[in-house]
Amino acid sequence: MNDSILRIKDVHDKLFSYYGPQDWWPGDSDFEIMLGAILTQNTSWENVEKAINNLKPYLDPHTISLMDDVILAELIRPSGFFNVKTKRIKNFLSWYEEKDFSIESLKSMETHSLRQELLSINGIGRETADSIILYVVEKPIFVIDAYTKRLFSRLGFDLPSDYDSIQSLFHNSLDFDTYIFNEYHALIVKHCKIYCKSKPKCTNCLLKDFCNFYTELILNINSDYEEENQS
DNA sequence: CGCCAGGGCCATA
DNA sequence: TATGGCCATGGC
Repeated sequence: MNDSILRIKDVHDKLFSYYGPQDWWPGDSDFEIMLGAILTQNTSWENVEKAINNLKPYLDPHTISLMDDVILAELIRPSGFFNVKTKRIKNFLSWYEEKDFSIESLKSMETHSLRQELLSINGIGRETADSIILYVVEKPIFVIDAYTKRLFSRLGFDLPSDYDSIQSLFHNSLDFDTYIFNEYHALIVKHCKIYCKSKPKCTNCLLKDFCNFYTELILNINSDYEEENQS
């Protein structure tokens, strides 16, 4: 697709005018957002919310970092993968403690080195690191998730296989702006939860008229129809 | 019942 | 570099 640079922005504009501003990430505090970013790894947000609710009385970094692993695992059980996530949260917190549990110290870092440090933590991958950088540290970086890959693949983009290359596509197609990146990612999540699900609901999708997936779907339905009428 | 969810690590080739 | 197994709950 040779005009993908323009179309990434077009998709944003259509989603934004359709859904309006999302004012996201679902979380009541910076620390809650950090935990949510880890807890939501390959997990539905509904299950993450149950875990967050269990954590509500303990939602500060110092308390959680001192909490026994078995206790923490039990509290976050509803989010799934609770043993690995317990380790990941603890790994993250031992790094965060070196930063004095201070958001400001994260904000004072240069984005690239902050990202490198986050990625060096066992259990923090690209999406989790970028979610923290965008939604907590509030630096411009585009979050690529399963929704993003699915939506744009279906639309007809021939996406690169690796995360950073996909991210570059978005960085090169949009104003390099925290608010835009924040809203756009939230809009993609919103749209994919309603329409571009694993089993898509294309009928009322605002993007169907220029969606490759929908176009092929219709072609297949028509060819099936013709096959049925041949006999 | 089976499928899926806002990943990431590790072993293997 | 890239593919597969693994981690696990809860909603539909």
